[in-house]
Amino acid sequence: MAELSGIGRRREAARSEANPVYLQRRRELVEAAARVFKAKGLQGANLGDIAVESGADRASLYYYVSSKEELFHEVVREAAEANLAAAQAIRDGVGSAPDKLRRLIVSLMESYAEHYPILYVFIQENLSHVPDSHAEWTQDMRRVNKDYEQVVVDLVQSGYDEGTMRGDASAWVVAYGVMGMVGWTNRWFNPTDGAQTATEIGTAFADCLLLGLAAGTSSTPRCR
Amino acid sequence: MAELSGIGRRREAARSEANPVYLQRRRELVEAAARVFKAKGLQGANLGDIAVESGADRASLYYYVSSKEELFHEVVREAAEANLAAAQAIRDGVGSAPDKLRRLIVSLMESYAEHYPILYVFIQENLSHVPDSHAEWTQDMRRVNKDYEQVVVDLVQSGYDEGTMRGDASAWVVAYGVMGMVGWTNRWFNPTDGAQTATEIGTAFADCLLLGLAAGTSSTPRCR
DNA sequence: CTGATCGACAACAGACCCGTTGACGGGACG
DNA sequence: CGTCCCGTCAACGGGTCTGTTGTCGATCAG
Repeated sequence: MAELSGIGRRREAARSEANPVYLQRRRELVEAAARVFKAKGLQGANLGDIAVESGADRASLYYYVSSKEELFHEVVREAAEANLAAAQAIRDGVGSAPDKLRRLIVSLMESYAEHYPILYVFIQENLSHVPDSHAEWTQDMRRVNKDYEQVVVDLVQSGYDEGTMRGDASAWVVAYGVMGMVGWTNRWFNPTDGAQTATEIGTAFADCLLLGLAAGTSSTPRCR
Repeated sequence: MAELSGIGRRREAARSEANPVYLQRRRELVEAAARVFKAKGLQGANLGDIAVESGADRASLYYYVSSKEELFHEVVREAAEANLAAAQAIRDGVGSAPDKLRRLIVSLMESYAEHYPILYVFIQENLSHVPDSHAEWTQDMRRVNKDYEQVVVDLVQSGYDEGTMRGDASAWVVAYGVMGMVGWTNRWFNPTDGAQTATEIGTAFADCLLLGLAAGTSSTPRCR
């Protein structure tokens, strides 16, 4: 960490002067890496794969990034934090709890699609499996995860408190159920194949959760 | 594959004579491996970890199993197939669709707890990430996955057909939502910590899905 | 034309892990 | 006591991946 190797020095120099074409190329590499991480997972992907996907030589990658982890962190961090902020904005905004929960679900699905596959890379990589070697990043991301869970728990709890949501289950069991339903889409949803849009899926999930699947229990039937 | 090395021959011999203590030790190794796979994932776990967890020397493992993959396959296959069979039995049994769906969810959660962490190892390992190197096992497990999905889709569809379930969403979107809700528990549910039982969680999920979270839409309020 | 810098590539060293080997200790059995 | 055999262990060869090195065209400035 103290002394830099030759290529490391050149990388530092290029990065510090903020050359736009350098940053552009770097951006492309990050996006290629995101595709590979999505397809193979963090552990399964190696820099050779990413080099092929991006069309560069493996060694050339080191001119832009210092390691596979740096690539991964770059892929994930920005998306994860933006995602958390969006969720917190919905929680802290106006509306009833069920309404907020619906908006959260739909907007989350839409984010998945818009930034595909970056957010899915984050979800897919179970943080409890990553070794704590890079403590800072890992801690930050765990915090993001925890804060995100808190948003959903808060939403459900406020529904209970307001009387706009019912149920015997503790708020966090429900919250984890909601997150599971949405997060699980990383296994099957691909916004580019056009079968269903993210909005449709999010709406369907929100309907299930809020209105229920069982027929004959609702005073406001949903089928048109 | 054709010729066996020394240790391979001895392994074959020991296995063929069905020595109970040999099989018992082997069973212990498989269980230790399951814990390691749960904690680190298939790619993240190495035989050194499993050796430590089981208290044996790494090389000794090869007296019982021929490779990490064999261990993994052994951990997963039986549990996955039993799980599928249980789901199919519920689908093909008697009852209304919502009732069957509730039973499926609860029994699935209970299976997770009873065979913890083996079934979670299977869920956790996203089959789309495993290289197709071991084609037969991979294909079999993909088929199990697919059949399992089919069970849930069938259940939802039959609810639509019977008129006992309502909703605008296609059956498979709902089915994937249900599977996500339940499957996601692999990230947070640990039956040994005693905070919530599998049955409680399964019941809570079924209530959410069937009755809905939104208050004031039901003619049969659920809160006691 | 000359020299400097930038991006790319072939090749290497080190680390890690897998699967195997040959041999050792310690019971079972004659 | 001798000898077999089972489970274990230290050590090795081979493979893969990582991060680095030195170098080589291309481009641009003077």
